[in-house]
Amino acid sequence: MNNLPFPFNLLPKGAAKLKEVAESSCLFRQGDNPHCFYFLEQGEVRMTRHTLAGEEVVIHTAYAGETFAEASLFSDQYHCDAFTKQASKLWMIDKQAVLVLSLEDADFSLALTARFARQVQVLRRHKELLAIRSASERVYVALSEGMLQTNIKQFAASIGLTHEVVYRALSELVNVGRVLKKGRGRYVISLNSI
Amino acid sequence: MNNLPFPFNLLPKGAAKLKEVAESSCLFRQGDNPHCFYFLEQGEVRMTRHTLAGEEVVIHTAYAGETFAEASLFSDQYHCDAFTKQASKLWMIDKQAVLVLSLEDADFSLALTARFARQVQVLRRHKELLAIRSASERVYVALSEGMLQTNIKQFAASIGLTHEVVYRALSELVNVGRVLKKGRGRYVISLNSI
DNA sequence: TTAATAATATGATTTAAATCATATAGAGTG
DNA sequence: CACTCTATATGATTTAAATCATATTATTAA
Repeated sequence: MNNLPFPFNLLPKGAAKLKEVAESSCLFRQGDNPHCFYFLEQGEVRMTRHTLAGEEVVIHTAYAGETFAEASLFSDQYHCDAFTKQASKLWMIDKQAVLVLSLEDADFSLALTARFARQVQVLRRHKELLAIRSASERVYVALSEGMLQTNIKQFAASIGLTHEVVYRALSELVNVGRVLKKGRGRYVISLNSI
Repeated sequence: MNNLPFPFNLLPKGAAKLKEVAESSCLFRQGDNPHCFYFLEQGEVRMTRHTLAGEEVVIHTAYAGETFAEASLFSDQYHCDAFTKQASKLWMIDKQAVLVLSLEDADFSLALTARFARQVQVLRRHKELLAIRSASERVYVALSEGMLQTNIKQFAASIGLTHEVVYRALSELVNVGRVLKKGRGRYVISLNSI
């Protein structure tokens, strides 16, 4: 039907609608009745909540290729506000359609469960990564988990470090032989370090 | 049937078995064929993986009250090693029983999905919390999210800071009126700070 | 082809969290 | 009650990441 990630691509035609919005558009607000969750094809979406004292707290930032607000499937209100940080292209996935197919099709339901279970696994691993205090060690582990996909600046941001620190950590890791420099901005774990 | 968290308490009698193990016991190893996942009633379990270069990396630490290794439901091998860090009391939840009930009972299946979806939500929020660099701000947000449950030391550990820094951050937050000290080790968000 | 731009990279300095040290208050125990 | 142990709390010092600055290289745009 479309290029939604599995198993959402199994949904009936019409269950997902494309939406293109400018920067700083509101997608939903805390308390709104949720009729859909989202797949972000392009752009960036920031979700925030307000504390008791009224301060705004970012609780999640979604990047291209991610689904978000899935918990709204099981809730009668959104628990946060969502605004685009960049102009974005999104698929609105109809909540009711997902729930209906889940009840009708046990395989779909199980695939959905598997998707969330794997996400839990990835997030736990990432949390543990962020708990590593030493920049060098964090960079090394992130590298060994294949997180250097696009470029160093993005890599640095994804592991909660500044790019300068990451560059330095990489060059230190290269010096001690734990990492190999394959080229400008290209680094891999050194297997000779064993 | 038992005190497993919903929806695992709906499983048929015998689907979960209690296991009590000493510190440093191995629960499973990477590559083992998984026949169960776990609910940790007491103790602490550390999951690790080995990098290509052979180094051990902690990918998750489970504490009392948590389930872990759920992704093994959808995998034919464990993807990590699991060892107890403390003597532990665990429920081994039979994987097959969960899958069977999921296929038989759509409500159970959806409840399972909901459980994972909510966990994803919590983990994302926690990840965003850990991304807050300023100790004061991190402590403030964590406090406003109700994460100070037991004591300051545990609270500090759960938000990736040393307890000294947290004590200092709290006293500073009290000074500027954003937090109220209700007693020794008892702090709450100040609603007058608005 | 050249100019503009962004990523890579490293040096110098600042800053804030970690660490080490020490004191005090409760909680629990014999 | 005295004693131990742990959490709370704060002071002093160290350390490492952030920040600021500045090249250099590669990519993109004119």
